[in-house]
Amino acid sequence: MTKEQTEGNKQERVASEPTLRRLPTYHHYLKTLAERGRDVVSCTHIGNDLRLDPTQVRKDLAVTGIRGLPKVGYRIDQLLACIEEFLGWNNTTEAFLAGTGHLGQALLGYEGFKRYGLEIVAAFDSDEAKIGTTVAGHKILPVDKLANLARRMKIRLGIIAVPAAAAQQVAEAMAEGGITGIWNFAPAALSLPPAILVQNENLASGLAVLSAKIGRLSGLEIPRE
Amino acid sequence: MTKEQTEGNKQERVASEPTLRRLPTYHHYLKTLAERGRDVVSCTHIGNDLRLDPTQVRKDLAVTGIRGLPKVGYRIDQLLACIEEFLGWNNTTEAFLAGTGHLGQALLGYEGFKRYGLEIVAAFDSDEAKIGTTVAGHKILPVDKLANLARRMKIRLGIIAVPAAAAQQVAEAMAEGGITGIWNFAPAALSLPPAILVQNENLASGLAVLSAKIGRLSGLEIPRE
DNA sequence: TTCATATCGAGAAACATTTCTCGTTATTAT
DNA sequence: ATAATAACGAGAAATGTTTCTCGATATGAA
Repeated sequence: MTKEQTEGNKQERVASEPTLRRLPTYHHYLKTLAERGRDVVSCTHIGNDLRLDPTQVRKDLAVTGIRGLPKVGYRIDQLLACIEEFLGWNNTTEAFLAGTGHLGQALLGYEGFKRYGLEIVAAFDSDEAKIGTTVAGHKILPVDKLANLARRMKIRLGIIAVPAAAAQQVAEAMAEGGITGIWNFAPAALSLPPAILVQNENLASGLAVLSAKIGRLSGLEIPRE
Repeated sequence: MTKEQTEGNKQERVASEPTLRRLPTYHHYLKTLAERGRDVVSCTHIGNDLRLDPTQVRKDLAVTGIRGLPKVGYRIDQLLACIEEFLGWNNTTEAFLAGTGHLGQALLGYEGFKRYGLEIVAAFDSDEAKIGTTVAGHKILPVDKLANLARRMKIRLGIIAVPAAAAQQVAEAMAEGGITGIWNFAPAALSLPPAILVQNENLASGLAVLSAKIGRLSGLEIPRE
């Protein structure tokens, strides 16, 4: 029997980064459809609503292992389950958060993460005044405890929401604590061993894309003279 | 005389989206180099620090119109100026912010935007309790005033930081107010006239990419049996 | 002064992603 | 029961992005 024949065939499919980025968007969109009582949906339909090419939607969804029905589309509940399974949203990952400024608090308070299989289990700060206080149900701990605690709790994911100047130091503490993936919101290039994965989340990037697009439309016509 | 010959030759160069996303990263990196007193830098050097291919760095920087010196590299001050010029960070864009929850407050309080040529000139909320209060020096206004005020102040850019359920409504108010570009932090697909540019900033996307990469490393090996 | 070297710039090649095309299949209407 | 249609799936083509290659040039050493 070949492995493709098994019922729950979880082949190790690989998704490109653009596809990966779109999957959560599909998921959220499908959730709203489901809430409105819809049962099935086609790629054409999704593409219309999300301003995407239907074929691209089909290719994106295919990586999750879903199978659709010709003339009908996909069953929304199945599709949601496949995306969640594929993105690993079923098994929770525990994470540490460093930095409890505005952004850190926004992340701490974001309910959505639970759905995405992410749980922030401890928050750290270097500000004496903040240590010991509670934010969104999390007691804030001193950042110099981070490495030790991460190792003891076997934490794998770290989130950096500190000012740029402090980011490198915090990243090193995380690496020391055995953390293997860092979600970095500080606008700073972290220098770390190559084994540690870094996902940089830079607000300025999105802004740059938008500004460029707006600029191109709203006549940056260069005078010919 | 051909237009290429002019001294300040600002040709309308186009940058791909990946390039646009990297430019702010280079900018920040170069700033820190400049602060440390460095004068020049090569693509090789940048690539090493930022984990990027040197050729890619060269191609990225080329779109800004910078010219380097063989064997030396680029003058950092020139390079910073070129990136700022190219991204339009010299002429300030005024923006409206809708939603003053944690994320909205983080955005309001983010000093960095000034450097990126973005100024949030007014913040809006629908919560009666918040209206009239002041956050980071901004008085919070009722969201039903948004459209009118945007039109009167000729605002072009809107930032949405409201819950997903309210996003569509706010987006429509922005459209009504003549806003042509929307930076959307709500995890919701906005349905708007095609003339309005929408840049979706979805936290879950970055998380999905990171989770997938971590998952691929940390043995999702499928048992052969 | 001449040579070796590091780096730029531009075009070519390789690779990745998106879009197109076509054959197949389930539903609905005749 | 049959035909028309909407939509899937898979492979091909087109497009976009990254990486490679090579000639030119500025610096520093012999």
